[in-house]
Amino acid sequence: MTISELAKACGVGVETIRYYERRKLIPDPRPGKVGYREFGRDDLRRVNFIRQAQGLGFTLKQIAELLALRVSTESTCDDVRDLAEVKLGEIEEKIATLKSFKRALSQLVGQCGRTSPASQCPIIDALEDPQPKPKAKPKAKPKPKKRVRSSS
Amino acid sequence: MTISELAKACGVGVETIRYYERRKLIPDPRPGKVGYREFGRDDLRRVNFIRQAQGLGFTLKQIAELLALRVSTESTCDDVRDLAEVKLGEIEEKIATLKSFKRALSQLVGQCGRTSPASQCPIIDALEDPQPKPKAKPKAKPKPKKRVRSSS
DNA sequence: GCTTGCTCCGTACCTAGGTACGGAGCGTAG
DNA sequence: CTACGCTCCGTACCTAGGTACGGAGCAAGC
Repeated sequence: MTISELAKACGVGVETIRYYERRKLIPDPRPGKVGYREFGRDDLRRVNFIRQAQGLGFTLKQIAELLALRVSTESTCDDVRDLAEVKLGEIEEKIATLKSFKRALSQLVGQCGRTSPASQCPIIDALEDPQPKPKAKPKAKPKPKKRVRSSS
Repeated sequence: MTISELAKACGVGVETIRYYERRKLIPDPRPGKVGYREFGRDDLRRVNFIRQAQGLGFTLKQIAELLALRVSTESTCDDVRDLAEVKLGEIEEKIATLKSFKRALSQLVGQCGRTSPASQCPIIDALEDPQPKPKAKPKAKPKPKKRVRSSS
């Protein structure tokens, strides 16, 4: 399978595949038969996985982490399990939120035909207020510019 | 509630709120009490909704569509219902995919401790191959550059 | 053996979604 | 009334995730 065949099979552009290679989302040092690289079924599945995960709000960085999860040597097994459980938590949260959305939309569809009862935005109204998470960002990044005016 | 209070309450920057205003994700012509605009509880909920939806892979454009869904005059009610049902379909698809992810990860966690059975990537292995959707992109966009070399 | 269409890799460019200023006005404490 | 901190709006800049070339090499048909 050439790169363009893979791209077509996944419904993406050739350049996108190459981009994923650069980002190490696809196992890079692939043995080329002759001049060109040979892609296989695994790559197809991998790219499809990436596209799906992106559609669910995962970044490529997060996806790389997901892809890296595997049962390796016993020494790191605990780490893997821990990370996997974190990811499981994230996923369950996403599912829960999507279910709220779904409930809200179903309600809206059900209302159709009756005159609308006071509500301005049923989608939002059907959602419980989520606690906004304390925003645990320790600002460890190179962000020295902070727009303060005299900190005396 | 001033803009910075709203921003803090939602865990986003002031500039982000202003960006959402520009994108019409927040009802724009808000009556300012005096010089400054006054934001309310609705805006808080709205911004929280936007952030959640973004985390689930919806674009701001799609979110605007979701927010615009409401039971309006009877004449457009069918349209609203139709769109809502499309959105419901998308949401259910996302839920289904997330459940696959969850199944895969659970399996991985369960495998921890046993030696790994041949599989190279359990996350992907646990997923069924999705049919990649015929890519219904009619290319109606201004994309005249198509890198073809003589189509004869 | 030359043309045509692929491949390679490198670099430049583009869009979405913010993020950061700049310059001005408002408003409350001193 | 002046300082300081907010607000306003406009514009410039930034990152992630692609997308588009350019120049060169391989490969199959004529």
